[in-house]
Amino acid sequence: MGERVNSKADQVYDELKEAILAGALDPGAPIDKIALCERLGVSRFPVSAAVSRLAFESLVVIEPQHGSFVARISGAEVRERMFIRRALECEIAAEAARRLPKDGFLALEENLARGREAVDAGDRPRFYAQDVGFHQVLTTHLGLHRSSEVLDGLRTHLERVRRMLMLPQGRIRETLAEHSEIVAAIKAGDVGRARAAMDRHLAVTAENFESFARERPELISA
Amino acid sequence: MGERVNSKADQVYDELKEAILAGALDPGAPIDKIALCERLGVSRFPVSAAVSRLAFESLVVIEPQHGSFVARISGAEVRERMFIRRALECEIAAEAARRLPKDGFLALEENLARGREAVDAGDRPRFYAQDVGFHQVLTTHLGLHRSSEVLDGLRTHLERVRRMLMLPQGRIRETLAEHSEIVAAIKAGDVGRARAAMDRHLAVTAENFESFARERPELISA
DNA sequence: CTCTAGCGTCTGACATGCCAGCCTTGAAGG
DNA sequence: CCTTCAAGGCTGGCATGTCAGACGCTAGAG
Repeated sequence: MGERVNSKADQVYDELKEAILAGALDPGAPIDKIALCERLGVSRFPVSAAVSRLAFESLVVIEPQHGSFVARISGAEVRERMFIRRALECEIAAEAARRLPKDGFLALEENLARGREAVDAGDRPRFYAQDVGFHQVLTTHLGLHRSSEVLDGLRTHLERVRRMLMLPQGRIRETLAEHSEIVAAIKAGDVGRARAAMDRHLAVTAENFESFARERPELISA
Repeated sequence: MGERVNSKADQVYDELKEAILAGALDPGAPIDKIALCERLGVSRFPVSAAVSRLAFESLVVIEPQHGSFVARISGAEVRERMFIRRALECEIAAEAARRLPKDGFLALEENLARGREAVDAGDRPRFYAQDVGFHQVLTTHLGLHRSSEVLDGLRTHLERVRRMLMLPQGRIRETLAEHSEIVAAIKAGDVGRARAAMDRHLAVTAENFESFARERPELISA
């Protein structure tokens, strides 16, 4: 969204990242740099820089003197990223119960209201945007910028599976209810309850992935 | 340590990173790329790549068309990185209490023994290496590679302040005792106790930083 | 038919040259 | 003496050319 598009390397980076996240490039697919250069009208330099950065994020794998490839999706890694996210977000929820300022609380309620609108309209993409926003409200209003960075990095990877996941329609209503419970706990200043509510919320996400992995095991590598 | 030194960019990267961590380059100091090129006998390409990667890690700040500078140390960021580390390591300790395999447990006891040797010899650098190794044993034997990556990234930044910190001599014995308590809790398979023990251990680290920040506030920026 | 050796091609790594901004500095004008 | 503005010297961003290594295909030998 608010990414810098000043440099050409950034443009290529955004373009490639979106293509990988959206699944336009299959996991394991080779990345043809020169084709990218021609299609985007830039030289190999910004493309190399962009691919290098994506390799740093583990979204692509560079095999020296051989080729660059879209990273495969490993079930173990997905589980571990969820584990990390859970550990961190639970503590963030606890921290919010301790010291979330008023304007942050208002932003949460605003987010819940917008989420309810999306649910009533059955607008899943819009609800998902609100879902992401819900978690970002916490980090932003707590001033936890580095945590936000870490979570964004995790979300980038989890986003790849989420787009395959396509939650059943009913789930978004329950997700909203889980958000409401988290907000209620934060409002009450109940640290333990906030942490537990966030934990349950993310446990459901993890279960969704597991059931998906059982249904479509061919899409998940070791 | 076990870094790839195949490419020249990696060499420059390691060189610069160590210089920043060791404090050879002061926070805020400009990075003279051409001087680096001459000193290391390489062209600007690998240097730019290395600096770019360091900027991605927030160890340097690149101001386009102006210059590259060593990142300053922000107290708020140090606290937040400790917060993240605490959240993650506590859950790792809990996970270890649940399912750490036998060889991991043996590695922990081996680490404790080596740590005790270092303490008895009053060898702080060696004890610190064991300290780092203690936490790595957990992630390695639990197969938590991504968590290890996140923690390494955090440690990289915390390392900058740790080298200034220079723990008082007595503390390393207490640190060892904290490690022992964590191992005992893991051995007992007591999830809550393991998490609490790790939490106390990292709380002490955080307190050390706070007392240092009070003593030498001029070294820590906002 | 199979295995192996050799060559061609594609890839990433690197060197070099050029360009466009910013920051400084010095000179000119008030 | 202070202010202002323009030019030059920095910087990083980008384009292009070259090199070396890895894979794959093919041809030849067994």
